[in-house]
Amino acid sequence: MAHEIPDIVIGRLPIYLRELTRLAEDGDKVTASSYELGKRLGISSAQIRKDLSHFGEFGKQGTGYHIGYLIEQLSEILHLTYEWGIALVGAGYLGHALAHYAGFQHRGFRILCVFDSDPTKIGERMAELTVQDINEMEATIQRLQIQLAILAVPVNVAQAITDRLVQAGVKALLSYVPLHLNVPAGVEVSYSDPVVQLQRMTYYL
Amino acid sequence: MAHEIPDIVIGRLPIYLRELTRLAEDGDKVTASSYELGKRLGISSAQIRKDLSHFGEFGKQGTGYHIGYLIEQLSEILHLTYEWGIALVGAGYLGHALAHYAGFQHRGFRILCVFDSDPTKIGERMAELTVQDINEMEATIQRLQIQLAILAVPVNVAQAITDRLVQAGVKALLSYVPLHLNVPAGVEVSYSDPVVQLQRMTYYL
DNA sequence: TTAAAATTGTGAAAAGTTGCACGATTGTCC
DNA sequence: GGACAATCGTGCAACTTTTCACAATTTTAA
Repeated sequence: MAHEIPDIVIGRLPIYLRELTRLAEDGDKVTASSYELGKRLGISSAQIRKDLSHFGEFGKQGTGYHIGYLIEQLSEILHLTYEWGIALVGAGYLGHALAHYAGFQHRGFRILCVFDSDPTKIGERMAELTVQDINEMEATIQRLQIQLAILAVPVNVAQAITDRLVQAGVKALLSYVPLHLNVPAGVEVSYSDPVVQLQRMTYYL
Repeated sequence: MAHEIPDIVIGRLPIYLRELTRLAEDGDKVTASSYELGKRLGISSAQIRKDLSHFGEFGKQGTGYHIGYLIEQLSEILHLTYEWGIALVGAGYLGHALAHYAGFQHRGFRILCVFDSDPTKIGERMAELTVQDINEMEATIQRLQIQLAILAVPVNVAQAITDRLVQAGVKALLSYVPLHLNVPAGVEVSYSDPVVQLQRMTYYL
């Protein structure tokens, strides 16, 4: 456990956690084997066992993994033992979709504030939130000690807003803007661009 | 070129294409070196050269790559020489965001139809489209010869709708549903789950 | 109680991916 | 025209990731 754990392994843990949570909610089983989990996810059982073995010995021979216990362990590993607050930047259609997305609540996250620069949007109610002026962004992020932001703004302002977010203390950023963002070391960025995903698939068609 | 090209290479091509298009729009350069492209994307120049070399020799020593020419070549490789029609399933907040997303138009895609099962949504106008009854889904997809679908529906119906889409002839699916989908061989699936992306990052915080 | 079945964790082998470094070529500048 | 700088394409080495396969353990069943 002294060695660095590969990013690619970390990236699979949320998938395992998600499927285990589904299994727990179905409620008809207490344990699951690496084979079964793998079959449900299209991943080999050996890979699941090896991934988990980076963090400890969570399973039992002959039985598999206790679902509830593994959920707890993965939640701790991924630092999901308390709720993370998120700043959402951009109150367009995508901002609305994110603000209303129910899937954050039970998986460790909550959007705490929304910002936009458009005067016609500022003050608007969105789910349980009120759209704030983007000029208040830094102050609000610092007051609420927010470390996570979601970017749903136009391409041309994305890098400038990213710089401001990082300056304000944001340490991880989920961007829906179709563009590579430059951030200092120690800040995580994750991207989602539907067109990139579609273009990857059309190659095979 | 007789060998199979790795998926991971294909996955980077749309990123190269996206950045090249930005360079072309900026308009102040005709060529770009692998070093410059890499610097802008946080990728090594060697990797870019090696990736492109799977498909041919597009660059010129001393000069780099002609931006317009490389865009053309990548567009052909990724089968983006004509516009792909997309079926959107789900007319909730996310469906709205996707229907209004301007980014599809100039990058090879167009949403041609939207479906929902909610009677209060059917008939509603969404961008240039009218929400259709999900019962018309298969017929419409076959009539319009659609091969691509975007899934923005609740978790509990996702697999059943996927089965219907595949049955209707869809060959690639972009899913926003937080769940692994089972599809037959030959059908591509790409996932986008913001929570999975956030959880991957909280590990490092 | 013993045998058979299920299943883990892991070392070693195999497969896949990235980075290095260099010959070859092109363009630039005196 | 010749020297220098820029840059590609690529073979090979280094590194990373996945798969295999098996001893060890637990459960099931007779």
